[in-house]
Amino acid sequence: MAITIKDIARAAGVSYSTVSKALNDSPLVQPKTKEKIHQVARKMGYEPNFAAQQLVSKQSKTIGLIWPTLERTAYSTLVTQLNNEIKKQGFSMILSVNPADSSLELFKRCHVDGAIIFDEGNSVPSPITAPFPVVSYGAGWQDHFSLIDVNYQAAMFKAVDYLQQLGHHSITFIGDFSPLDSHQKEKYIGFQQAMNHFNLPVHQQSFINSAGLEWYDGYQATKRMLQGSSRPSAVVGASYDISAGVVRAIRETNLIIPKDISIVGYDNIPQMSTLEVPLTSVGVPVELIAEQIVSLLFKQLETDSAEQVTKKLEPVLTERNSCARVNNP
Amino acid sequence: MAITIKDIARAAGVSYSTVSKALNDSPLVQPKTKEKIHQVARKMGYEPNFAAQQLVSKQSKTIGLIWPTLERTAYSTLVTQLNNEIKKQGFSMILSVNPADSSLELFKRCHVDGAIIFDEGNSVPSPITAPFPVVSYGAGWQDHFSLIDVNYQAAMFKAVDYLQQLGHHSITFIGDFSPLDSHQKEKYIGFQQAMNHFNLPVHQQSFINSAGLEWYDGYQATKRMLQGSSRPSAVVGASYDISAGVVRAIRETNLIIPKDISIVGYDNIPQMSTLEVPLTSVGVPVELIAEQIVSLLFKQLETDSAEQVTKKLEPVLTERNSCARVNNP
DNA sequence: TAATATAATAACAACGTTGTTATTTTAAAG
DNA sequence: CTTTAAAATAACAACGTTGTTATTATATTA
Repeated sequence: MAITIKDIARAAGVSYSTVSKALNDSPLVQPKTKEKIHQVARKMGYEPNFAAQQLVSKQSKTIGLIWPTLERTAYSTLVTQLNNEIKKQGFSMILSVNPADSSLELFKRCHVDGAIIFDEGNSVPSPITAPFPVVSYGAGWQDHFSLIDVNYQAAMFKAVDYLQQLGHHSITFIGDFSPLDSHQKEKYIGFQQAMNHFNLPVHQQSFINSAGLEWYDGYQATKRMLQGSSRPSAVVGASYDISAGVVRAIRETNLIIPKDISIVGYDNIPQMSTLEVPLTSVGVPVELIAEQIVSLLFKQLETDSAEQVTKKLEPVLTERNSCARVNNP
Repeated sequence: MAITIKDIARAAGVSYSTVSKALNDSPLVQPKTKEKIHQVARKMGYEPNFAAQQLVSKQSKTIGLIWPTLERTAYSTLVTQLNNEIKKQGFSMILSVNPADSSLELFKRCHVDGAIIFDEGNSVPSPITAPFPVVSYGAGWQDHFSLIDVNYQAAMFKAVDYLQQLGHHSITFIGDFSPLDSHQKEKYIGFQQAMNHFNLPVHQQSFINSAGLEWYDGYQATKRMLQGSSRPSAVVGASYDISAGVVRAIRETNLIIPKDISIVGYDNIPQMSTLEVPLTSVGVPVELIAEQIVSLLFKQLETDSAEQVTKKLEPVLTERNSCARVNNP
């Protein structure tokens, strides 16, 4: 049986309510007694009973994270960041890999103070609610929860803008054209609009469908592109994995990045620097995403507002070593 | 404020203790009243307070999983399986991505009934304990917790045995030779012993160091191998990712699997079937690993024994479509 | 030295459950 | 109709905390 404050009270010769106050550093108890109680508690190896604290305080100091698509490894950095960010607030994070509805059920029972959802939500038809604030990342739950989103179109605009400033005219977009993926679609549209805006030539070969998000998909798409008649001077990769494939395919063809061809990737994650060629990329830095998600969640937690906020984050371009100025005019 | 059994009692015109019994399907309450109480509870949207239940029952019906190395994606299938297996027992799983010691701290506060650790544990010097049973997967915590391990040597033996039965003599092992990775080392040794056992020729080129666990590592290692003078008739890949790289490198060289070259991969995970070529592989099926971890944990939970058990699982070979009989004698 | 203010501690209710014990209601038997 | 047994329900303590209120000990003032 675990040690309780009553055990400590008995051992220290005081009442258990005094022990409670002492351990919570209340000013209502004499420094001397406080010190003694702390000592006894430490010696007896006291661990507060979380269930009891929760029952009376109605707070668990825990945030639940719902991540049913474990396989999407792109999120793993974000998860780690979120964990840190939540820890900073003195809270703990627990993770559930179940679908949103049953995860929320679990979290209700665990009495988390708030939750974060990664799930795209396309699979759940019935409206679900939670008795605590929920922030979702990515689209899908707009009707139910607050949302942190990314301005993908702006991201592609920045990529194209940057490349045209370096003198590039012939730019190819490599991404997954699956109609189900709204993020990919937005990137596609953003690229197209940017090309039009800068009066850059757009034709069939300006868009290459990787037909998948894994890096072998980007790899194969790039091989196909390089076998074609005309080679662009720059490529925009629509995700980290796809861009990694692009890099490998290009290097295997004995072309040099960025001398022969420039690349801008999407996703502003640290891994971009550890590719064979550190990749210049656009995207919202994960630290920022994590910080925004957590701060929105805690704001809702403090103000106790059930209001549903949507916030679109602006991407930034991070220069690394994969783009060069085009010399021939 | 959430609905409690007292609210239900008032609404149904009975005492709250009767409500408690009715909701727990106790035989001490009349079926008729039971039915009525259930109806009222449902209508009022009652959700039991977990903290209160926990406080009195001393059970949380929750298992904690510690997985600090989120980046190791090979575990993700296992995590999903564990989740299912735990759900089957009527328990829930929560996940922590913090290091083992602070995760256990969190789990103590959440009052989980048991925990599973993936962490290799090479980073934690101080002995740590937990007030609940803990099962670890992979090596490292032998001194503290029960362990589910895999007989990697037997796995390699089975791979070689299978290939030699098909008539292969020239077999190459591709894996990571990092001295830090005890699993990889065991596979290496197992392969070597098996080759000796069957009197198969072993030379320098029989072992190729991928110097990494990602599939590009296996890819490059294979390319190097294929550029060499003599080509083996079969390859053993030391992990899923490495084997995936092997497959891609071989196919790009316009060799046909398994006509020109046979492959056996390590890791018996479903993804093996979805590679370009469904890969014959050795390893303990993830479902079995998950089942073993969970059943060991629950056995300890039931018997309340702090005894530290170690169990080594025997791998099996699953035939798919990557191996062929060698015709020339 | 008694009256009063203040600091320190103790006592106790509450949180929402479960399990045990006490009471009431109902049915069966004489 | 009582008396007795059984079934159904109600009452209540307990779980380990926290916060509020009541009590005691100590210091201050007249």
